[in-house]
Amino acid sequence: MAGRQKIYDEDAALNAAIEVFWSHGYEKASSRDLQKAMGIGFSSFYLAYKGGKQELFAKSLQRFFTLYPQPFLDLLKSVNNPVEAIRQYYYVMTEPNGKFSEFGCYFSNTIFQADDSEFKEAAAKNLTTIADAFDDALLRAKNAGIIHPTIPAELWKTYLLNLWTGLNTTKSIVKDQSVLRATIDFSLKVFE
Amino acid sequence: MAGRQKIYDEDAALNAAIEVFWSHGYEKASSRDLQKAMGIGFSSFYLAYKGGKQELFAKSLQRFFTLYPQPFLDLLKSVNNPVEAIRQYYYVMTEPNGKFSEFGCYFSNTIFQADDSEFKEAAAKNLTTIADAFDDALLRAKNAGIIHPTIPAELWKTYLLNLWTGLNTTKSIVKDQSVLRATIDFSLKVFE
DNA sequence: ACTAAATTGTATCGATTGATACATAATGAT
DNA sequence: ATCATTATGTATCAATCGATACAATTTAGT
Repeated sequence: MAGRQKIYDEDAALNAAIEVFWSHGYEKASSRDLQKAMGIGFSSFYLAYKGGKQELFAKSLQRFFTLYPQPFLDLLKSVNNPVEAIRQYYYVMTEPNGKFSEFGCYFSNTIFQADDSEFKEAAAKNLTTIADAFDDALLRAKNAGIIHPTIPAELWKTYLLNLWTGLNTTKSIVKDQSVLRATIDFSLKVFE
Repeated sequence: MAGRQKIYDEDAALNAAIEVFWSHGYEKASSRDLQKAMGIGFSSFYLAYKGGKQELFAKSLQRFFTLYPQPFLDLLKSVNNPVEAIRQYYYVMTEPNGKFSEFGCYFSNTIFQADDSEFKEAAAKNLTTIADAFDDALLRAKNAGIIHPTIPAELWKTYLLNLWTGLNTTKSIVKDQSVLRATIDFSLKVFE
């Protein structure tokens, strides 16, 4: 192994790419925008990601899951009342100056914006993984007698998924944070 | 008033443009795609819509409302149980071979895809108008003793809006029609 | 020192984008 | 019949897209 050493930090570059994709969307994030934000040249860009923009975005989907949902899902395993934790998770969509409230859900956006069906499936899988973790935590809490859901267990995942993906759009229509949070609260009552 | 007569049908052309925008999205609907689908030449295109693609899309938003939600909102005024009508409206998002289930909600998609904030506002306004009509119909039914909602009246609009916009994404993740419909049914129970 | 391997910077490719120029064709008013 | 007015068709513009070519630069092994 010989050759010139890499100047840039691969992880930092990928994180920077996420910010560009997240704020601009896949299509509108040009390879020049990405290259500039990542702080690397065109040659390095296509050397590191031979599949170009597509490969970079596919990797950003994985990275995003590791950065944001994963820590929460780990926390969820050790939490007493999962409904409270999930509520706080959903609240981030209503925060006035947060990235989620501003740019939306990385995965939900991908399902809309990307033309590549491979991306849609990957994004859908990530969201399903999150819903599965919610499902597990809620089931444990129910079995432990901590919560007493009034919603059929076979609908939990879809119901929670729909609440989340809905907020991703609704936040752009309903600007009143208190109304959004009250709607989250009311919707989650069926799990308490 | 003199001059050559218009060959194409303006209304038909606008309807054709809607189909292109709806299926491809605003950005990916090129002016050439639109021109071809509308059956008109470039000169006619920019003569009829001096604002180009933007003006055409803005007009398509109005037209879409007239074509799809408006007839339902008119029906809703004379219906006995608005919850049943709303349920059927939401069901179109779960139909296997329907345009809504395939292409999604024209307005919700616009909120996501369009970069122009004017479009987002127009789309949001259309959705709000629909939610307002739902609100009115439900309130009348409640006052008439037909329904007995368990959800606070100040949350009706946001709750219904969130159910609709959520389905627009959830349908791409959850493919099982019966689960989607069961989720709609359960979500609407709070109005019965 | 020399060489092979790996990274980087600049220039540029062909394709597509939204939009326009301009000549031609068709119609109504006078 | 003439002319202003409106519509149409073709050719093309500048800008931007993702992606590549290729030489220059840097490093490790010998």
